[in-house]
Amino acid sequence: MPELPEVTTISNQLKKELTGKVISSVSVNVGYKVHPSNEEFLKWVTRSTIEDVGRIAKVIVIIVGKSDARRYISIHLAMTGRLRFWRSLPNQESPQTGDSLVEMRFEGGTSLVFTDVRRFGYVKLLNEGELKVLKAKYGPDPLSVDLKSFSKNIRSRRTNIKNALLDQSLISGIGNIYANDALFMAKIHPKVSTGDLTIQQFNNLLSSIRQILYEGIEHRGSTLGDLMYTDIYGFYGEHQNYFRIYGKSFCSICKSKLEFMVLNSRGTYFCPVCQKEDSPDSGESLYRSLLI
DNA sequence: ATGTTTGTTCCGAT
DNA sequence: CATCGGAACAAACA
Repeated sequence: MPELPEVTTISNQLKKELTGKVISSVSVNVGYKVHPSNEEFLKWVTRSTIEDVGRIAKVIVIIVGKSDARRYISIHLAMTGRLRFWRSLPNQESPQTGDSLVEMRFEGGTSLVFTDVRRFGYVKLLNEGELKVLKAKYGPDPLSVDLKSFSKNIRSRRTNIKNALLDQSLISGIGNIYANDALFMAKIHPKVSTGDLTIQQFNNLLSSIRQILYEGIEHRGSTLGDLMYTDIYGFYGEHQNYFRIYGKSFCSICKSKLEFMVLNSRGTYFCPVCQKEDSPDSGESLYRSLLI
């Protein structure tokens, strides 16, 4: 499930637990490959100190330092990636054969284990230049972007609004679940063209996105039916209990039967009554007149 | 057996 | 060139 709220939850917890810790040893599963190579990763990370932990889009970034140099362990959880923090060494399974793909042990006896059943995620060791490249791939963060950049970026792509929200180069961190909920909250039909949205709708949409992401963070993310996502302590998120429309059958506002469609290969829920496909201000050029 | 899933990237078609 | 849809990555589940 990891979208922005889940990644933020994990990143915040890691920052609290790991900052200042020395990595005493590292192991990578024999059947797993990390960038740039397992050898390089082990060589660099072993005996390094964790300086900070942060997030770029949906990527967790652990900053490690060693003799005046610095590297960035970037971790993408994709669909099924997990990070689990242990107070004591997880003894049982050997990282060479178990589910553990990458394991870092810290002085003091704690450890961090990365697992990923479907292996869509990754662990990479980046240098300064590679981190910049990574950062450049992503659009601004929805929690800090201003309305003008948000609308300008979205409008730069001629497609439907839901597809644009999922395009990480335009705005980063929003995934399918939160996109569904944000569009419902802003009463915008997922298929509306980016160019047809008014400045008022962009304003509502950005506010909705922020509110929903903040709620998601407060609830420590969403754990779906597969129980895949947990925080680093193994606790489930709670935000699935607060979904506005994702996975629902009836509109919480007008009680209409919700509709479901596949849009750009992603499951899409919408209320045919609250989210009209026709823009209420269709035909007007308010946005353009304000910009120029 | 087929279709579905929280993400991303790449390719060929348009 | 921009964009789209589908496939791919791989696994569990209904």
